[in-house]
Amino acid sequence: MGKYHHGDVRNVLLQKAENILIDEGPTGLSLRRLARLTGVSEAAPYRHFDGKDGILAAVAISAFERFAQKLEDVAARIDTHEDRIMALGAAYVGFAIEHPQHFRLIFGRERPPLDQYPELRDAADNAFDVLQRAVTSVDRKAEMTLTEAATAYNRALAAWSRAHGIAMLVIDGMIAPPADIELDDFVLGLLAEDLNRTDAA
Amino acid sequence: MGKYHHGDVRNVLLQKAENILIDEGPTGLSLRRLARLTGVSEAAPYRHFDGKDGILAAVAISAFERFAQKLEDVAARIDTHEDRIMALGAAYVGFAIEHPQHFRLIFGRERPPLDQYPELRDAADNAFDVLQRAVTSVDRKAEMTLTEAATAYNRALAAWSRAHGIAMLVIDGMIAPPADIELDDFVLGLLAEDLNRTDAA
DNA sequence: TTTCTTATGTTAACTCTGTTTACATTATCG
DNA sequence: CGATAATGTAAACAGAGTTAACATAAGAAA
Repeated sequence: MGKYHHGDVRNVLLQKAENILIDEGPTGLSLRRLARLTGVSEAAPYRHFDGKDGILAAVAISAFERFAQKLEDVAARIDTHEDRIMALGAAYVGFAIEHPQHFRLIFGRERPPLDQYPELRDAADNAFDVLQRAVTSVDRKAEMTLTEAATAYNRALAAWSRAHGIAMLVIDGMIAPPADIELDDFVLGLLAEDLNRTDAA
Repeated sequence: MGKYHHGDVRNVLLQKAENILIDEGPTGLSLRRLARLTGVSEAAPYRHFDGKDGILAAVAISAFERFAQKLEDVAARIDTHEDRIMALGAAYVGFAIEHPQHFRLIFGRERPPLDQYPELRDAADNAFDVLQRAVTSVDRKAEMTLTEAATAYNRALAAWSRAHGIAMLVIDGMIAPPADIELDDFVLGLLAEDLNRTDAA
């Protein structure tokens, strides 16, 4: 009763791998268990992926794509520069909260090395390009001096850093909103902290 | 030729474990390799530590202690509130850059569960207490309304988030200073981004 | 069609890991 | 001294990633 070529092993593996990853993270994902769970021999995954890193890379690629898509959608919908940066920050943190394992996978050191997976590198580059384009597409177009441009860039990095820090600290459970505040509002409050300054240092 | 009780196995293991950890991270640390490297049987480490997590916990504890010490030193030396937050941020990121693996260990998910290692929990609590005390010890003492206090707290979280984000992005190689800027200045520039705002949103 | 090649699947092995068990030795303390 | 706890060992177990040798199915070429 040869069940050879039941057709779609690669996709099934990928799907199940992603589910396991969501529940248990990269360390909890075992190729052998995955194979057993898929009802296929323990060596079969190696016919479809370049070992464990290969599977992680495949998942990471789709994660990068969804991430980039979300950022792009948000960026396209907002007009003014400041609002766009704020909305991007919210989307960035939102993605991390909705898909913490994916977020960790694409940023953490469990991510397979980019130089060994060109498609992964492309996906990563694209995601960061989206981020950078959205952040540097200022309203007053091209009317900046060099130092102004440098300041804008620095500001973008600072915004990115804060969003990234919030994302990490929230999904690692180090910070959490007070009982009477919604998570979204909490995040927005942190992201907007710059803008509400009233007193001088 | 019984070399039983050569005296200091625990410390030797710990030291070597820390070195391996610095070079290769938690995944690269193998108890068996560690034992062989120490010249002791492969089961010996289990006499001194509660398995791999036990060793990681021990290293994490000392990491937390050094981290807290550094923050405390800095906080004690700075007078004004704003300056202190800035200096703490710099120290925070500085620690991450000097000891990236330690930083990852105490914040990442490879860290053994706090509720299984009370001393680890204590070390962690202490470190974050230092951070929080330093950040909330305002100059104009106790003369704040509730909303002022809430704002101050929010601001502290925002500062922490940014410092954490910078630390992560820098040690993961996602952001780096321009060629003509020192790393320290780069970090300080990002941390201080709030304070330099001149234009209205 | 038949045949050759490639893709896909399997089994069995190898090496490494974490961990535990049973046993041996040493140190310590009554 | 002798009993007990601490520390060491070897041997085993289960699970992991990976590879090699082999088997079969599918598709292209003749």
